[in-house]
Amino acid sequence: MPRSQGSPDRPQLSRDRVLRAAVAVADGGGLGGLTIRSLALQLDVKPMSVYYYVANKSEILDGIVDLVFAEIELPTPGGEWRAEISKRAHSAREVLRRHPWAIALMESRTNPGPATLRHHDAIVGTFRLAGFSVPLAAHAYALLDAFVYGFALQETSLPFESSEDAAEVTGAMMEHFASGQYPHLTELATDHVLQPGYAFGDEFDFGLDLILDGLARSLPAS
Amino acid sequence: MPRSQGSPDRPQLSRDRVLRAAVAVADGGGLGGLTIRSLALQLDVKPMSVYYYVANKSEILDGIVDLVFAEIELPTPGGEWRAEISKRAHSAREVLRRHPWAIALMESRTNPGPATLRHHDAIVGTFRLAGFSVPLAAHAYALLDAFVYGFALQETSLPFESSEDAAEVTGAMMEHFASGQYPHLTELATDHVLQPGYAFGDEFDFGLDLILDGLARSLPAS
DNA sequence: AGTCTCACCGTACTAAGTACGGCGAGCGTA
DNA sequence: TACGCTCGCCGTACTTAGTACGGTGAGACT
Repeated sequence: MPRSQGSPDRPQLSRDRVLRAAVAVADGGGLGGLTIRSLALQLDVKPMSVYYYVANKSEILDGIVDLVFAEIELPTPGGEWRAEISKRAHSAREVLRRHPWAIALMESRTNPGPATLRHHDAIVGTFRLAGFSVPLAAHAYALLDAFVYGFALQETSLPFESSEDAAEVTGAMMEHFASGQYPHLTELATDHVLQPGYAFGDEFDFGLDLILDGLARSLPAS
Repeated sequence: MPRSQGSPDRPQLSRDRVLRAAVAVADGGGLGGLTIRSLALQLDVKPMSVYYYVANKSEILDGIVDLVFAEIELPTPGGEWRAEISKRAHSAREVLRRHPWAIALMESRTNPGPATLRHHDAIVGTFRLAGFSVPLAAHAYALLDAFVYGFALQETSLPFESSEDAAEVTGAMMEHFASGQYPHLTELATDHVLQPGYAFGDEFDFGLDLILDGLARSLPAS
């Protein structure tokens, strides 16, 4: 049998277990809640044990970003491009909603892992095989990802999801609105966002469709 | 004369001076370089003096986000909407390039200051006065800001700006490319991004125009 | 039996946020 | 002039977090 340390009924540590635990901690307590000590607690080991599998915290951050990318459904190059791109856009948005802390990380981390590279390759490939020229694929790719990440960014910075949640939160802002200094914002809030049935997430499809329409139009007629 | 403490030739501290110094420190050393101690050093006072003007570090972060928003040129509601929106989009991108750390902050901070609210009000107002319905203004606003923030996010996470810079950086990635695992990414890099004259920033206008075209089309004919 | 290595940990140093209580300078009042 | 108040700034010290450095016991190999 292998060396298999791992005290009573705790599986042996591994880089993978460390990273998965880090994702779990971040999901639960945000990036701020992810410390070496909280991570060790989650893994049921002592803090310094973590350093046997990763060099430092930065490596953990790089690692969990790549884990998140791996969760996003890839488009299939060669398939119907609109459907494929739309599928992965929705998947990306969903994943980023599950791991909101990941958005902020992508900003500072400039150390793409394999899943990240695979991801980008599939997207560019989907555009190219659909007849996009190289420059047009670059345009499309930049635009699409700007939208997806930007939307996710807005979504997590919004302190509410539905009109009911919104009602709660806007209480504090109401004094501002009442001052009459922000008439258009007030109108938007009271006549639209605070109406029953409003969900910010619904704005996603409007934007995505508009972008896909625009891209389709910029393709030379097939 | 006023109490005017402020030791030899150092102007008196103030909340405003604290926040402006914080922006300067963040510009120079990123968010990570902004500590109470580095801030105090910049202000030529001792760390605890800062706490006479702000309650805690979180308040500093909220404050500098609002300072950044204040730098963005506002659109003028009632003007030609395409020109106005385009102007502020370019201004926002430029400001976020000057203060890249601000993007990450907007994610975690949910405490809008006056400049932030004024900003949003002007944008919604510009759409409304141009004939956009309330729901359409909401769509347009969400889409546009997703694009602007998302683009800025990509731009700062890119470790290069021009094709020359790119050549430097991709050295480390070249081994990945050489493996043949990422053919489309390799094509994009070698045939386009690494060509002289390429600048990622140029993708901005393509995306912005596509979005504005789409929005114009969704407006009922005037 | 002796040695090696793996997996994990104890101790301790450093950086950073910040609670708490000074403390001098100048002003108000008498 | 004397007393005391408040303003603006600071010294000390506690806490949390990253992590360098050097163990240390358990099994494997010789």
